[in-house]
Amino acid sequence: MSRFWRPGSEKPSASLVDDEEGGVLLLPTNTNSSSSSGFGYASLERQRQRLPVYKYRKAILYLVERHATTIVVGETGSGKSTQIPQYLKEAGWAEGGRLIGCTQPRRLAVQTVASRVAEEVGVKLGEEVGYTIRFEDQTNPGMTMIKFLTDGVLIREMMEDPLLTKYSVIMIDEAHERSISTDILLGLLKKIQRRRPELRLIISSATIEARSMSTFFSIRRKNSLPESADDLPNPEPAILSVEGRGYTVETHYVEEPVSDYLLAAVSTVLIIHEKEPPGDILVFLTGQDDIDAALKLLNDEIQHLRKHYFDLVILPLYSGLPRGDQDLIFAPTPKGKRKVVISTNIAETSLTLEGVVYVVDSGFSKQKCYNPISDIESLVVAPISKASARQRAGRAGRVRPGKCFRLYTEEYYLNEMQADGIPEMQRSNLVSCIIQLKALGIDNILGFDWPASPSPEAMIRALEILFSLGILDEDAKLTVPIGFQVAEMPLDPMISKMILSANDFGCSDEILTIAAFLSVQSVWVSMRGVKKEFDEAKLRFAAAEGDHVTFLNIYKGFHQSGKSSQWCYKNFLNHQALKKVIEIRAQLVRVMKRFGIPLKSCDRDMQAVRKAIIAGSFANSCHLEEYGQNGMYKTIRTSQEVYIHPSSVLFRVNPKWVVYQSLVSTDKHYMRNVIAIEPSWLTEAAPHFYQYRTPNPAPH
DNA sequence: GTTAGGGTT
Repeated sequence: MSRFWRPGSEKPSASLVDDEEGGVLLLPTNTNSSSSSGFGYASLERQRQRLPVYKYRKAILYLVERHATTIVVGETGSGKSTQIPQYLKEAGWAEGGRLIGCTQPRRLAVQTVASRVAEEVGVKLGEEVGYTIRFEDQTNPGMTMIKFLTDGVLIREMMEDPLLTKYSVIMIDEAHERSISTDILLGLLKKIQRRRPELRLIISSATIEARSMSTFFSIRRKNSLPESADDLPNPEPAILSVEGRGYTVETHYVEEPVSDYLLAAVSTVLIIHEKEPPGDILVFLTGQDDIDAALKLLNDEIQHLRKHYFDLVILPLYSGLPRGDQDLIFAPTPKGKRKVVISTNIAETSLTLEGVVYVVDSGFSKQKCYNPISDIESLVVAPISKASARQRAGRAGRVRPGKCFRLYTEEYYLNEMQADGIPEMQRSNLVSCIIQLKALGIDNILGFDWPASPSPEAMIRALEILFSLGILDEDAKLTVPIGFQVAEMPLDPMISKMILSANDFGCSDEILTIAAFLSVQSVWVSMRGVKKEFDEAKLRFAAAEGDHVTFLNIYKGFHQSGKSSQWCYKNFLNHQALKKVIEIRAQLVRVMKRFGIPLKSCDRDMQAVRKAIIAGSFANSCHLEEYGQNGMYKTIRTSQEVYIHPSSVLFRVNPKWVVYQSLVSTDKHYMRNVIAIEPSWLTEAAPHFYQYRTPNPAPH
């Protein structure tokens, strides 16, 4: 019989290697027992001591002991994410069953940092050192001392345990990125600190924006505590700065502003290749369009130049790229060749490319914008901040000293570029954010102490939408049970509402599948080159009712194929995305079970399915303008001009009345995930909304 | 008449 290394059992020894049954090979990794004078352990320890943060070990522990909040400013490579949690554990912060928590904005970062720390501590991942991300809990209650998790997961944990009583210290990493989740967390943690003054916070940030962070966390104690409370930490935040370990990066600017950053980027790449020693080039552009265009320009140029330019390996990089193409980016550069990666800002924070020595920075990126009056989020090309520019430049100094070529003038950088970007909270629709705060008992949204306050207009718009969905009542409190149930579901509230309404139409089974599809980016593989085949593949699943029903067809096909990746490839479907659909659906089934809502299928009654969809998306109804521009719709609520997105199965079909799931705004407002409806269903689903919103919405 | 910066529950 095989012996597995179970939690709580003895650590495996070398003799536990067992491959009798064809494949269980458990080699001990680095153990921390003193008897193991393993070379691996010693060198790991030496590596830890070489990190810049090591010098500050004592200082950090002292500040955390004495201050409620410690702000650690450190560039990448300082080792703060992996080392500080270990220092805290060594100093006893995890004693007595308490937890040291460390959040990251991204799932991948959580996993990699956690496994690195487990290795350094010399324990099996998931025991003393563990992590939790959505769909994956690698912790062992009672055993785990250091826990890594995404900000989003920590917010969810607060719904069970609002004061986060299990934690003695919480470190918020990458706080400078100011994602919505990070900002919500910062605001909530400040509140928790008032109730739990013994809780320690560490805010880890890459920029000096730390100062505004410090102002945010300083607690003025007007009715100040008596002096005797000196076992409590100082409420005034401490700031500590740790240098990074990156190599120096020489910055070059253009002398005159460039009129076309695409052309400038292409010629800069060619100049670097001609004049600079070996080393890969990373180019930052804004989006897939830009990147494809630059790729083509670069390849055209090379055709006309000398042979020596054939040494360039030019690769695109953006999140929508199929998995196989993304792997090419990480393959080592062939000998005698130079890799050129043309990327969106995915390479700024989410992915790290080894071997980059030269960075070309266009100075632009696509950024989300939100207009609370029209309730439309859009993506616009906008100038980046100084903080982003420095982050981009830093990508050139990971292996050896590098160079960064900025396609803007030094004068512009010094005098016109914003120091920091606008926090995402101030550029987004707040519906999800507000429902999370409500679920945590924060009733006064307008009076909430936000790290960066969103506009009152944006907050009011979100409250209005939640009210019209029946999630909030007239007093802006969560309704029972709908409001509380929606808050518990890990979805866009409109989608949650759709699920809860499905029960009335007897189609919860179908609606759960649709909800899962709506929660992933896109299930199609973007292939611009083979459009004809792609369109044909899509037609195999297309439903006359629209995209939501098409998803049901894809789901059925995927199941019948045995969840085959081959099948996905043949049908231009993203296998990863479909596996995620399955996971999300399973999670939703569990939530429904908890609510006591039965799963029911309506078989082929797609009218029921469409009516359930409308119960969530009735506010997104549109009517085709028959005498207007071809394919132009107008929203019923605001008479906004909108068009069906080319990825929709209803593109060019143009039914008279439609409801959309979301708007994507580029040069036009495009409706994504569209379904054809009868106008009478709208008044049926939301009489309150259509009566007071528009005097005469339906023609009949 | 034709399209997606990056994340997360």
